[in-house]
Amino acid sequence: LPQEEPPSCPSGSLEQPLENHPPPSSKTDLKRDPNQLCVLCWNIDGLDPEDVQERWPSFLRYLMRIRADVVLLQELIPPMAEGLEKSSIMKDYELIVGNTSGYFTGMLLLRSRVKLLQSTVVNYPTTEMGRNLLMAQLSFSGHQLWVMTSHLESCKDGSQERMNQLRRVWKRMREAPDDHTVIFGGDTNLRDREVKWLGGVPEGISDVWELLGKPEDCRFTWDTVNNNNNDLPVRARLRFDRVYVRPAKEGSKVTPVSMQLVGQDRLKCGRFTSDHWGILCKFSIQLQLSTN
Amino acid sequence: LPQEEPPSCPSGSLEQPLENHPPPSSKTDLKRDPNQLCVLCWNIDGLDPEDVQERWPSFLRYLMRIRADVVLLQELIPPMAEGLEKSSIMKDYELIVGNTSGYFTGMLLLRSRVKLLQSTVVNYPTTEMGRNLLMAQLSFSGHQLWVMTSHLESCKDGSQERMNQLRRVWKRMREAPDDHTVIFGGDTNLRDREVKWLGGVPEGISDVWELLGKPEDCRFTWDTVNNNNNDLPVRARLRFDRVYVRPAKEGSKVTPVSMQLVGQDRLKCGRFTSDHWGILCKFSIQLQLSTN
DNA sequence: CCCGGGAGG
DNA sequence: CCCTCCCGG
Repeated sequence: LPQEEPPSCPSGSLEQPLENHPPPSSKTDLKRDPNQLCVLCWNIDGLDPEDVQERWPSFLRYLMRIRADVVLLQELIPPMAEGLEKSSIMKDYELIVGNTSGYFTGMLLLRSRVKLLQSTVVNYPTTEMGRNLLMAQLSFSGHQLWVMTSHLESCKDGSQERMNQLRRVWKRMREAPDDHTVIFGGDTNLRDREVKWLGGVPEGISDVWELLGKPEDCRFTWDTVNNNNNDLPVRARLRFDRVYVRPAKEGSKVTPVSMQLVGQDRLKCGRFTSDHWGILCKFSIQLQLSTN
Repeated sequence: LPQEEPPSCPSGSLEQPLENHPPPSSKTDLKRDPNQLCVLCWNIDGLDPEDVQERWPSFLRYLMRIRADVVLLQELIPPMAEGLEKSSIMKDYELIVGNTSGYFTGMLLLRSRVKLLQSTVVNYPTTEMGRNLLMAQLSFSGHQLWVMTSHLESCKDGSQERMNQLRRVWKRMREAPDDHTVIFGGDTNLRDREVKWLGGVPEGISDVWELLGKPEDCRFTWDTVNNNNNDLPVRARLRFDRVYVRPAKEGSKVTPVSMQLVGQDRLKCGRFTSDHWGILCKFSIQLQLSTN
């Protein structure tokens, strides 16, 4: 029996036990609020080969239950991309990936709600870990979106490179057309001091977790106090996974509505789906009345 | 017998063996070129307690022979500051220090040539190593100077903090009054990539070693190929110690004339005065004809 | 006071 | 994929 009440995008929260609740489907998609965009961002730790026989089906169940409009993934590996392509998920989702070998990012886009117009992969010129920025231009309920994901340079030693990559992400967000809402979600590996060193989040871009009042219950997305996947003998809690939004200057008005962590169901193996919690983030996107 | 012909400021280079050459003194100071400013910058490694009985007298001999107008020191420790205060050096020099405990920077100012008007210590707010910036406003042959020294955050891991400190140094140099020549010399611990990351040396400030055409013979001020003080089993050569100049915009015209390394005499103990070479830098400072 | 890697908490 | 220490090169 599930120990966790999984959130889902259609209903917001489930009132009934999982097994009695009709799962969301392509039929119910059409009834969903056209102005609520649901984004899931998750590093699913494809580099950890342990317990994949439990962790991977668990991940697919999360995807199906949550049924986000946009899923931003990090640390996919080729067998996972293939597994997604073969799974029933693909009846409803389109997959794009940032690479095809090693480990890489990807996006799942709910076909019934989101239309992919173009995608772009921008390599970081000085990454030593093969990292890049995956961007997709989407149409959603008449709104123009750019969504982006990345897995920024890892580890303490990657600090300088990571900051350079973050600068590039912010630059891309700022450069998007004025009529586009821009949402970035990814595993940033950021330490707070690094954002401080960069002079803070730039004007025009907001950290969604901060916008929502810095809720403690979704602060730490990588948390060895509560997540034993890495089997670390120490308590380390960091906010590695972050969502940034740059509102459109014309056309649409975006408002973050909620953020919650997912993946906190402990599996039978005693571990979790990933060493990162996923971030489920809901946005209200409304037609912006012209100020002209 | 000395293996090295020590440079000195009065004569520029000695033509005779050391023992036959009359040492510079307060009497000869008055005969020195009033428009040539001689600056010695040296991390004298007070943290290394080995062989101090040889290294310290050697350092004092260098000071006496060179007789620089301004000596910028890093890694002084309290016994050294006390030793200087008690030594005959103090008949001719004034000492100011950046701190009194731990290890710290200091300046020796040749009384007969340089007049100290004020000194300031600016702490780096986020240093984890107690580092600061020591600044002195001087009058020299009718020229107005600000001279500065610092020992920027050490080690590879101090990269970000070191860059922040360097930014502060450059800012202070840029902010000095237009009629002042500004000279910074210190142990910057810089890697070239860090200056590159900062966008290079800012407009209006020059790296004196670069101005002089990047002479190879004074590139590496910290050099385990030739200096065995640290007993490192590997070859590492870095340009940690740097001199920056910001010319006055009015009043005086400063031109770097020469740079050479000092401290390369091996002592009887088989080691050197410091694990850093010192930088002896000569500047020509001329009355600037007004452009008004 | 170099660098990288590995162990241990 | 935390951090610090230690070691060898």
